[in-house]
Amino acid sequence: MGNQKKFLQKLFNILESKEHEDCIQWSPDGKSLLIISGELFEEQVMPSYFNSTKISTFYRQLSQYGFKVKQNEKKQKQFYHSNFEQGNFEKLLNIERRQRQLNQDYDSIISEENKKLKNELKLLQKQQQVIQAQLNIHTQIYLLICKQIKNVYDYLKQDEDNEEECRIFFESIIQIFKGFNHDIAQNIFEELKNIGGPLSPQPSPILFPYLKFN
Amino acid sequence: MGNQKKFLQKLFNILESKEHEDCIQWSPDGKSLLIISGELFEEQVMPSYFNSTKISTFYRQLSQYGFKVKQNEKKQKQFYHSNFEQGNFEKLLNIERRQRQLNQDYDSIISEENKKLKNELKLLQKQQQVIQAQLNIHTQIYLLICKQIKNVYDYLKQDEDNEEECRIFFESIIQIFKGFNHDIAQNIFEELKNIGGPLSPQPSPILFPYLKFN
DNA sequence: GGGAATATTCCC
DNA sequence: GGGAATATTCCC
Repeated sequence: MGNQKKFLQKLFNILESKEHEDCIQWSPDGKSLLIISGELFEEQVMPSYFNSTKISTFYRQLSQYGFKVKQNEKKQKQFYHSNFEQGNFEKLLNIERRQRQLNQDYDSIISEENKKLKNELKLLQKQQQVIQAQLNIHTQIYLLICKQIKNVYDYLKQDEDNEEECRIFFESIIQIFKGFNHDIAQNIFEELKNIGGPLSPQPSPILFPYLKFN
Repeated sequence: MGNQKKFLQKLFNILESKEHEDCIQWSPDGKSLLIISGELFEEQVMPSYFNSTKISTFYRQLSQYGFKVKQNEKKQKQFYHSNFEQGNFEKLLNIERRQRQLNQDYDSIISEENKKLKNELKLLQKQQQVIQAQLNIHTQIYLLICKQIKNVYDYLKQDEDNEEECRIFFESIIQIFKGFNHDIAQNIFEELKNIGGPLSPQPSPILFPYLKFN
């Protein structure tokens, strides 16, 4: 079987065999391991069990498997793990080695951010559609208003007796759209020119928000 | 100094020292390394230079540093790398070890996606601001048109002789906004009611896109 | 003590 | 041959 966590098995064997009790052994309650002598451990155990000679490597491994360390009253290092206890080999198999934390975290942070961004994007796109639709409605309305102004005027003009009414209509419209911002509404000015009424006497340009036909 | 790529230096030393030419040596052109005998290499070189005894570990390392392998005409393995050549220690320093590919790639894919999303988002937000500004202008315009209609009517009404003009004005306005969609423009209908002219005789409701004042 | 680079092993 | 897990080393 593809058993790859040899460290834990070696560790367990060292302790259970009691061959190296002068440097490492189970704590009295059997729930942690006690380093009796680091020097002896480096001399006797490290070379035969591991590819390293430094006990720091051993400590690093313990830490990577989630062991916690405490100094006991005799100033000995005492490592413990909830799934690590004397005589219990089965439990040992539950111990997981830590994956490289950083990438893991980084990935999930970025993924998280990605999700948020995608959601924002969707929301914004929906909003945009709504606003755009509103804008389109306004555009339609402008076109309609403009057409209607022309239609009404043309209708009045059909009858030659309506000259006075035409004048009133024209001037009324001018009054209504007087003072509108020029940039926005210069098109209506041209439209009013086209319907042929007398041009407005007042100096301020006649302005109406009107979108150009193509 | 914190030099951590010991593998390359060991490899270079082994070759330059020529101590192990019976199992490993530079190729004649000095641009690649030749495995003369894997067995001898495992026996003589691996134990003293590396923490492993298997030549497969050595090959794995070469591959991780980007070396490519070929079988030469003598069926010997020949490893080469553009920055690896006899006598050139400086070049050696340019060789990079491969990072764990998967995470790296995944990270950069996600990061890339993130950048794109952020750009899209910015663009969309700008667009939205522009559209929103346009929309606001339209709203202002509506309010203005409505005010002006009322103003003109009130102005005409000041003089009691203008009754006829008032009628023409009112009916013209009704004509202009006749047929506008009810949902959009029902407010103008009420506004026209307020200015007190005769109600339009035609059955279709008078409709104008007009936003309510608060 | 643990993050990160490198080395080794295992496996497809 | 190279992906991925594990082990070792280096370093803060």
